[in-house]
Formats: sequence, C-alpha cells, structure tokens
Amino acid sequence: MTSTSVATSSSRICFNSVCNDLKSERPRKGWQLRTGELAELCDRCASIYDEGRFCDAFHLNASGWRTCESCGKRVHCGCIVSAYAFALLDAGGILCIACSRKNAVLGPNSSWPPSLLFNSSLPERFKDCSAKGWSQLTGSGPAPWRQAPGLFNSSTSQPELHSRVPYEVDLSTGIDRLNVSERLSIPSLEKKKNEDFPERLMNGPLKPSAHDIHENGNTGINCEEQHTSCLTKPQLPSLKEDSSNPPFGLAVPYTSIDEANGQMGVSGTHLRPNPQPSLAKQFHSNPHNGLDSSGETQMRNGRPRADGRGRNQLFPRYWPRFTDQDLQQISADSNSIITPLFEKMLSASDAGRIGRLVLPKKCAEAYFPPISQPEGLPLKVQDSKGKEWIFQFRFWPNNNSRMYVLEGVTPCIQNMQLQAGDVVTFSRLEPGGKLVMGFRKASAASASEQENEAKNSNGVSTHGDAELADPSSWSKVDKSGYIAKEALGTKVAVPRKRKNSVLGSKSKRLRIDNEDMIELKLTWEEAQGLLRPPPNHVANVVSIEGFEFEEYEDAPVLGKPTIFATDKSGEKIQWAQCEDCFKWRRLPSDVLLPSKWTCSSNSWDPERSSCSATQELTAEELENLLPHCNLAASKKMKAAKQESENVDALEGLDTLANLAILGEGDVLPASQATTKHPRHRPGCSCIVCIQPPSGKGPKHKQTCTCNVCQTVKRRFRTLMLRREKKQSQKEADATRKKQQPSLPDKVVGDEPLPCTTSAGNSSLNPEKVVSENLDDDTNRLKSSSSPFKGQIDLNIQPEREEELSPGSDSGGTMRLLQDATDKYHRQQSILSSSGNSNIEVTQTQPGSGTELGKINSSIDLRASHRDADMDHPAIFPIKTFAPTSATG
DNA sequence: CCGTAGCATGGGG
DNA sequence: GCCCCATGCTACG
Repeated sequence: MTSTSVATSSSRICFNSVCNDLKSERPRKGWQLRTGELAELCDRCASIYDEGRFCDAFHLNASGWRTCESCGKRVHCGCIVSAYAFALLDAGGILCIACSRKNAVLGPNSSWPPSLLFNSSLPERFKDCSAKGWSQLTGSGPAPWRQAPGLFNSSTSQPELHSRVPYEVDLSTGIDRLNVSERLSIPSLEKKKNEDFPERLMNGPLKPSAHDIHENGNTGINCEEQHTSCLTKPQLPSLKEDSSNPPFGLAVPYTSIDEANGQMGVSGTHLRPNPQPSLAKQFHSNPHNGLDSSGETQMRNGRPRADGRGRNQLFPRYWPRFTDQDLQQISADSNSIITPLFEKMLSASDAGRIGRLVLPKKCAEAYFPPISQPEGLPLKVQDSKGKEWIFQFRFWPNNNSRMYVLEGVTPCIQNMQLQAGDVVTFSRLEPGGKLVMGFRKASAASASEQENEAKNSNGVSTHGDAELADPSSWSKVDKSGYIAKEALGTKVAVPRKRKNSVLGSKSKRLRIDNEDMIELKLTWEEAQGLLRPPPNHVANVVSIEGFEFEEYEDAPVLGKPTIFATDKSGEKIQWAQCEDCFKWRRLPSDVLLPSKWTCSSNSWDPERSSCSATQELTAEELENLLPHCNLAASKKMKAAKQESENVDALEGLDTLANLAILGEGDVLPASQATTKHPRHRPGCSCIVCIQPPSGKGPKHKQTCTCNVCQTVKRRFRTLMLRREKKQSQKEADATRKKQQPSLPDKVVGDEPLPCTTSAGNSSLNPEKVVSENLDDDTNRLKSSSSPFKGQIDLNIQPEREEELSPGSDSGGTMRLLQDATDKYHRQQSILSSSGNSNIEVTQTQPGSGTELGKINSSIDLRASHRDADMDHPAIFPIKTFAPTSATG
C-alpha cells in the first residue's frame, strides 16, 4: 500500500489502492480527492473509472452497496469514488446518478464536502436522531442524547485512502454541542480539556476550530468555518460547560438536526464533492464524517473515526476500526447502515465471569443513552448474528466521576467466544438505531494493526502478531489472566509491545494480556531441547520398557538447546550453538546455558570465547551430531535471523528459557509484571501460567488413546512397576526390621486407573510415590490402580470447555506435567493427612552427564516424540519437590 | 462458604 | 495533579 503517498502526484503508483501499477507519464485523472486534487490513476484503472465501473471492479466486496430506488441498480455508496454516483433521497434510499438526473429531483451534490459524501446516509440518520434510535427497554425516554456519530466508510479496509488524504477537515469542530443536562453535570467532563491534539480540535465548539484546522493544513476543504458558524455556533446550546463537554456523540447539534434534516434530505442529492462548501449550511457538518476531524491524528492512525465529534473525547484506542467485513458481518441487510461507534479490547475483567464490561467513559457518555442513576438502564444490544442481548448499562460513582459498565455480558461474551484481548465493537444500525455489538478476535485485531505497528519507532517487525494463532490459543488461566497455549509444530510467536498501538495503547494491562503474553508454541523436539535437568539434580533412574529414565526432583529447567555427546576420550560433553555466529562450541556436559548464549559466554573454552574463533566441528560432524530435532531447531534458528516472525518465535522460547533459568523476578523488569496473573510474569512457567486457557485443556477420558494419555498411562505403568519393585524391597527390609503397617485402602483405591493420575504420578518423586501407596499387597499396584478417578483433566482450572486444538500435544503435555505436579501435591496432601510415613526410595545419583546416553525423562514422550531415542535424550524433568511455581 | 455488587485502589497517561 | 479504568477488596445476601 502506498500509504505514504499523500499527494497523488507524489507517487508513481496508481492511486487506486488495490492497484500497484505504475502510472503512466501522464497519469490519467480519476475522482476528486478531498484536497481538491484528482486521483491519478494508471491507464487501466482510469479506464475502468471512466467507464463507471470502478466500484464494481474494486469495491465489489466492500460495504456500502445500495440499490437505486428507481431502477434497482446496485450502487456503491461507500467510497470517495462513488461519492458522486448516487443521490440521497429525502425519504431515505438513494438514486443512482442516472435516475437522479432523469428525475431531475436531485441537484448536484456539489456543495457537499467530499467527506460528507461518505455519509450518504446522513439524512436518514438524522431523522433518527431522536432517542428512538436506541433500543432501550426503559429509561432513556426522552432523554436527549446525541446520536451516534457519523458513519464513515470502513477505513481499515482501505487505510491507504486515508493516508493519502493529506488533510481532513475537522468537521466536528464545534459541533458537539448538544448536550444533555445530565451529561453536563458530569464533573469530570467539565474538567476534561485538551487531552490531546485531536481533542483539542474537537472541543472546538469552542473554538479551536478554524484556526487549528487551518494550521493543520486542511486546505482542501473549508467547511469547517461554515460548520462552526452555521452549525455549531448558532445552534450551540448555551452551555458554558460546553466547551469542555465532550460527551457528545453527535457531532450534529441537536438543534441543528431538524435543520439538517431538512437540508440533508434535500441536499442529499448533492452529487459532487466539491471541496468548497458553498452551501455549507446544509451540511452541517456532517458531523459524521468519519473523516474527520481530527484530521491529523486520524490520518496518522490511518483510520477514520466513527464520528468526528464524539471522538473528541474518545481515545484513539476506542475508535472503531471496523473493516468492511466487520460491517457486513453486523449487517446482513445491505440496506441497513452501520455506524461504528467505538470498540474496546476486552480486558481480563471484561471477559471474566463477573460479566461486567467496563465501558470507556467517553464512549458510554457519547454513544449510550444518558443515565443519571447508578442503576442505569437495560440496553438491548444485537450481536452480529442478530441475536439480541439485554445488558444493564450503568455506572458506579468513582472518584467524582463515573465508571460505566455493561452488566450481564457474560452470556454474550461466551456466545461470541470472546476472550480478553478480543475486541468488541459497538455500532448503530440504521434505520432503527439499534445498538449492535460485534467483535473481532485478537488475531484479527493484531493483523489489522500490523500496518501501524510496522511503523513503530522501535523498528521491530511486528509480524509475529500476524501469526498469532487464533485467539482461542490465548489461554485464560484464571479470571485475571491468560497464558499462551502451546501448540505442536508451530513456532513461538511473541507479540511485541506496541506502544503506539491504537488499541490498548493506554492500557498497560491490556497490553500485557495481548502483547506481553508469550505464546508458547513449540514442538516436542523444541520443548525437550529446552528442558534440562535442573542444576544439582538428583535423579531417580527408572527403567521403563527397556529404557532408563531419570526423574528429577527439582523443577524443570528450560535452557538453550544443546547437543550432548561423548568426545573421543569418552568424556561427556555438549555442543551449544552461539546465538550470534551460530558456531557450535564444546561445553562441559553439565552446564546449563541460558537460551541466549553466545561465544562470549564460553568461559569453558577461552580460545573459543569469541565468535571469530573457528568451530571445532566440521560440517559433517555436525551433521552427524545433530539430531533431527536439533537440526530443525538449528535451521529454525538461522532462519530466525532472517525472518522476523521467527525471531519473535525464538524470543518467545528464549524468554521462557531465560525465565526458567534465571528465575522469575530476577530478570524481568517490573514493568513486565503481568496483571493477568499479578504475581507472575510473562514467561512464567508455573502451573498457573502454563495452564491452557481455562477449559481449554482437554479432559481426556480413560479410554482416550491420544499420545498424551498413552504416554501417561505408560508412564504410570512404569511407575507402578517401580513402586512395586521398591515396595518389595521395602517389604523385605521391613520384614527384617519391623512390620510396616499397610495403608488404608481408601487412600489408594482400586478404581480404574485414570490417566490423570498417571500424569500426576509421573512427575512424582519416587519417594513420594512410594509413600503414597504403601499397600503391602503389591497386587494392588497393578497399573490399573490409582488413587484418582475420573478423567484426565489437563486443565487444572477449567473455566472453559474447549477442545484442545489439534496438534497441540506439546501443550497438552506441558500441562500434563504441570498437572502432574499439581496432582502430586494434592496427593501429598492426602497422604500427609492420612498419616503415612514416607518410605525412602533408593535413588541413583546420576553423574553430571545425567546418563545422557539414556532416555532421561520423567515422562516417556516417545509416543509423541519421534526422536525419543535419539542420542541426546529428551530430558523432561519435572519438579516434584517444593513446587515453587506451582502455586503461583 | 460462595458469588456478587459496589466501591476502592492504584498504575499509567 | 487529574482522569481513566483494570482490578482488588469486601460487605452482603
């Protein structure tokens, strides 16, 4: 998109945003821009335009198509190109230009500022300015409140359009005057001033107007003065607070509405977007112009606001950013007109079970009916599917101000399957003024922000966002937080901070939820490559199905993936790849590296502590050395250097790894504290943080044969076997010394073995495991027994019942591990309460090499890990002791 | 004890 | 210093 081409002549590319052709030497002229210039098109587009097929050719899928009341022809009314192709009828509806001329009913729209043309529906809308528009069940009554702001064409779909417009008239300036006594009474509103430039402009009623506007360079259209003079001033209610009174959703002064109506109705026929507002009066500013007023700001953001005026007070993050699709989604009826009002990214609280959606104050006051009592009133809202919901629109007194909320949104939120981070949009549907609530999933929102983000000063590509998995991948951990869900075979995408993000730009918390959250997507190979035995680990070696496993009592550690090997002398070593030069360095086998390890940190080999040093390994050696997964990882790492998305992905792992290694709290700046989980930080791998979204985790049935369950079951069997074995030993010892009382059956139980249990046990410290089930009767220790019943609930805290997405086994396993820990603790709790004494279990003290030649894992991951038996074992330590992170 | 309603708190802009 | 608002806190049913 040539979003940078402000002036048509400044770019050599066809002005048609969907055409990348170069203009010819003598570009052909297209429609008139608001600057007064004519769009310069390539020959092809120009021809299409000349033939009147431009919209048919390029805007077919855009919103805004209407039918000529006379001939029935479909006419696009939603873009600047089509601005002159139709005439608005007083009674609503439109006429194609041909019929318009034929009927001679409509005069030229010449006086309409181009921007107004976007609001072809204004006349209709104005007729609806009365309270009728809101679908309230009660209250509102005659309460005067401004109508929703003007509509504008969805700009997100054509951001370039806006960006190309050098300046936009601030039509809203001075318009917001209509007020409702109640609103005026809002103290906070009165105080509010000049929050930012756009606001200043908007507050214009008062006067920022012309002056500011001109300063801003709105030279193309000079409606503002007229607007202010014709509309605003005259109509201004004598409100002193007016000046600061922001809450006007309606740019058009109520008083002027009637006037506008009449005029608009008639004038609706203006066919030509003449920059010069010769008849300014009628147009009272379209308040709506989505085009708006805050010209500069808006352009900067590349998006038009739903309405110019109201926005005045609205922070950019609430500006609606509907796309054509959004609009179409909302309105199945092509004849209805949608006026985007505002949108809001759902916070954890909003999406939580409390069912309260905090509304931006300004938006609530601008677009919702005025309420004077905290109880507010019921508001009927229709969702994009046409389903109606009734919310209680109310407020709470808060610091001399108000905090507006929509109560009872839970059903709706759930129905739309929204989560924190998703965006809910509010619009008005005309005619009827029905309030419509749409939504945009986080992934979509992210994508739509890419353009802006790409311009962020940090220069860091935000591509990763585009790769965010479906929002469903955002896991809700608890009512206040979310974590990323891991998915097999996908890369890690780490949303970057978007300081200038339109959405959530102000909300630290939201940012955290949506941007700081680390979405952990890694394959088994990757995960295993990162998981390391904790330092000073003491592993219990168990033999399972011919393989020896080590179990660690400490928390699992995430570290830089390395390759374990044995050198010629038989010494166990590991190879680590430098982050910078990608050379492989030989290191002692027992060192644990942070994920971002570089040659400079190679204190074990001073000669190779610099990237300039040569690599010991030859390509062949490396090839032989690298296991598949590491090869893949290696490739990925290199690719990462070239692909921002991969960079993001790796950084996600890095973050996770570093966090694990360095310990949360030690490395993360306080600013990264996450509110989704107050005591935890991004990357935290604790049981809480690592859980899948509530309810997301699968609840595996006993009969489930998925890899996870099979693994768990297998693991359980091995544990049982081991337990049995140790038990026997124990018994032998006990027999020699004293009798060991057996445990009550209730503790152990003979119920069918639930997968979960195995998961839990799998991570258990052998000591504990043994102590847990001290039944002397080893027969009881068959693999089918378990103290736990039920299904496998990999989700400790299921709040939602969603299926784990396919291919997310790694995630499931991760949860499984955590779950195991959790179960273990529960088990411990039970055991301790039952007065069991721990029975020591023989432990093997693995060498520093951690028996690398064996498969070390507390869980047999082979089922899902094709490299299970590769040389470098899949080390999957699980912390079983003092789960520091499990409790959050 | 739990869920909720309503208010309070505090970070960030 | 003010305002907004996400979330915490807690009295209450």
